Amino acid sequence: MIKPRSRRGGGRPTIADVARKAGVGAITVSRALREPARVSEELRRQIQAAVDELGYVPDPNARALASARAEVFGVLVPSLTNNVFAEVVRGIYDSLSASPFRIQLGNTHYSGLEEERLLQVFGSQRPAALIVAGIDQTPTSRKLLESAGCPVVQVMETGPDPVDMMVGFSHFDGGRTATEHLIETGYRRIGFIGARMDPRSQRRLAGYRAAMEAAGLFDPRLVTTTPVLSSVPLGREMLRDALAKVPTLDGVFCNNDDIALGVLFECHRASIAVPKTIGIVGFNDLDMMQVAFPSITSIRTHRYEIGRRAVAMALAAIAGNRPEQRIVDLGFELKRRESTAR
Amino acid sequence: MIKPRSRRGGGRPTIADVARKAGVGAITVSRALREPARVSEELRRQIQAAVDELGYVPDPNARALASARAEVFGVLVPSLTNNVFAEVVRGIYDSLSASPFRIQLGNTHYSGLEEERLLQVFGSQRPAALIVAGIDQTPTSRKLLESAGCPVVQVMETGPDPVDMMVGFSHFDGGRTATEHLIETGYRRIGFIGARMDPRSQRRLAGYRAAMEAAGLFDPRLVTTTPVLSSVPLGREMLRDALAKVPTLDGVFCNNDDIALGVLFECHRASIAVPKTIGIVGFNDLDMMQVAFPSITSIRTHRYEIGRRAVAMALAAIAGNRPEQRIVDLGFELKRRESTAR
DNA sequence: CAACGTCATGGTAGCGCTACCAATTGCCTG
DNA sequence: CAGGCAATTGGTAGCGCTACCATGACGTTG
Repeated sequence: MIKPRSRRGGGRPTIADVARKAGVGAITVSRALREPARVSEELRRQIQAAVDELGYVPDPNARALASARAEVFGVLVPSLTNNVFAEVVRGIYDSLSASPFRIQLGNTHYSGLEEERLLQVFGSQRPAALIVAGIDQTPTSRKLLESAGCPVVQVMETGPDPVDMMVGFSHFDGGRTATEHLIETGYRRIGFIGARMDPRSQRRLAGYRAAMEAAGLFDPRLVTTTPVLSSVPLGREMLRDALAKVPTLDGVFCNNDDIALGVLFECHRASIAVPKTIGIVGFNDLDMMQVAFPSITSIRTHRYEIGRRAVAMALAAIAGNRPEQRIVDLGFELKRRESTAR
Repeated sequence: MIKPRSRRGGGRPTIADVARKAGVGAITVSRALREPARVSEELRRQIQAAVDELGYVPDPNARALASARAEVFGVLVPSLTNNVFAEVVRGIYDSLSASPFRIQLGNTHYSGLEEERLLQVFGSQRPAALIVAGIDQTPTSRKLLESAGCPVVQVMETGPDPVDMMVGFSHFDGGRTATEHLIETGYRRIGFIGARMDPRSQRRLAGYRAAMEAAGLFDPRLVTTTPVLSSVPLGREMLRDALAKVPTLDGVFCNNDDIALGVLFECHRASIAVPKTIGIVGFNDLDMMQVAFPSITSIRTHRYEIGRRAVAMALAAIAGNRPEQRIVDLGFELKRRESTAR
């Protein structure tokens, strides 16, 4: 009356089946799969044969339960559709595809509360590492990260006080560099147009302001922002708003490339000459910036590389050799193009 | 000498701790959390209090192991950065955020082999449902899907032979509609420009060809394709190639909006009048199409909705009431804009 | 009022795997 | 040649949870 197999599991082969077929103990199969070096050549071969024949695939849930560690990277980003994060995520995926680690991707929608909730969920799985976007976690989130018991990498930005590790660049410097470029090129009434205004955009704005004040050009009416999610159509509207406030506007530093593209299209529509009448600078340097007409000056950021480095650092930490450099600044580059070439 | 707790787990509260504190059996705690209706009001309250006090969070790995089902949706897409899939994924995430289900997102890089590998990995977790992009799975992948023992939804396209369920639209019809629109507007030497040429692009091309042949306008030299990943810069190059082959080209149906935008920019650069000299139609209708200058005609597809519907169908199937309609065609809309208004 | 369902609760036995601790063997050292 | 050590293998006992079955306390019914 005993039906040991078939009772619950879908009748899939287990490690015990493999062990029986190979004539070894279950633990040896486990070792052969995870630390081949510790099993003799011969047994390894037998076990591999049994695995192949049965089509055995280890159950990650059982594995996680027994070892109190899931082979999962938790990744938290504020948006899935924003090209910027998509690139970071792609870097993460590509770096992890050859490893045994799976990826658990969470979308916080730029909400601290949602981030806390997801951190709670992710933490309950005992992930191997956590990668989170930004450095402005709520106190609760920070606590959750600190007590996660795994490497943590904050990405996109650098800052003074990492939970564990950081890979990014200075958005403040990026904003300042973009603005200084406009000033140096001869623009004077330079506006800031920013949507979404998350912490990174705030810092870009701060960089803009610093540059403008240093040049004695700052005027609060030059700043146009909205909490609305950034998009190309929004860029168009915002340029209209900005021009309505300051008709003498002769340059704009845009929060990001979507906005910059919208601004460019609106200039075309309103027959405003770019770069002659208005100069435009974007942020992130999506690949369309270089083929736009005119091509758009932008701050190139290394998003894919941020993803790769974050994984590399986490992997190193998991392997036991934490990188000596806990904060990695990947910088950015000003790409001068036609939109500011006058 | 017995240290039952603290031995392995990080000392987190378990269901047994909650049960002890609430003065009930562990199984009752389990039930209170999963099927509250089956536990009396009073015990439910006591248990909730204990849960809150201890900060208990169920271990999803243990849960998955014991119940032979993980609360995970496996999602397989060919690209993470392509806006089209990002929207579908966003729809999936938004629909699932209020549920207990986690999401396991895989990137197949348009590779059948990679899809098989990921399906193997995902399957080993016994997911609650699988959502995969496309209908052209390899025989191996199809077998894996069929034997996954969970609801499966194929998204993006509709076709005659679903593994289980399908949500999408006809890319062939989309391609034909776009091309017919150009023909009706009076364009004659209409090119097809397509990058990446995955199965969906192939079907759009087939739709283009059908429309052109029906009008007696088809000419193989009008078709320009490449296996390279689609991008805006690539659109620019491909228009150049197309014009080099057929200088009399007077219209283009583009594989997707990135290409269309690149084509538009190249027209500006080469001083080709749009829509007068060349008409342009894109595919997907990203939001920038309506603000481009001139605005670009495109085939609007319901990507976010595809994600939502896929989840809704999977959830229904999990709950035991499979939708009577296994194939859902969400259609598309031709958005006529300035780029074909002559 | 005996027989029977229903509801609420609990005990037991795993799910499939790995941490921990032997046990065995062969070889090296003094 | 005793003692020690590394290399290889295995047994046992869980990891934290839930499926399954059992138990008792209530009605409900004929």
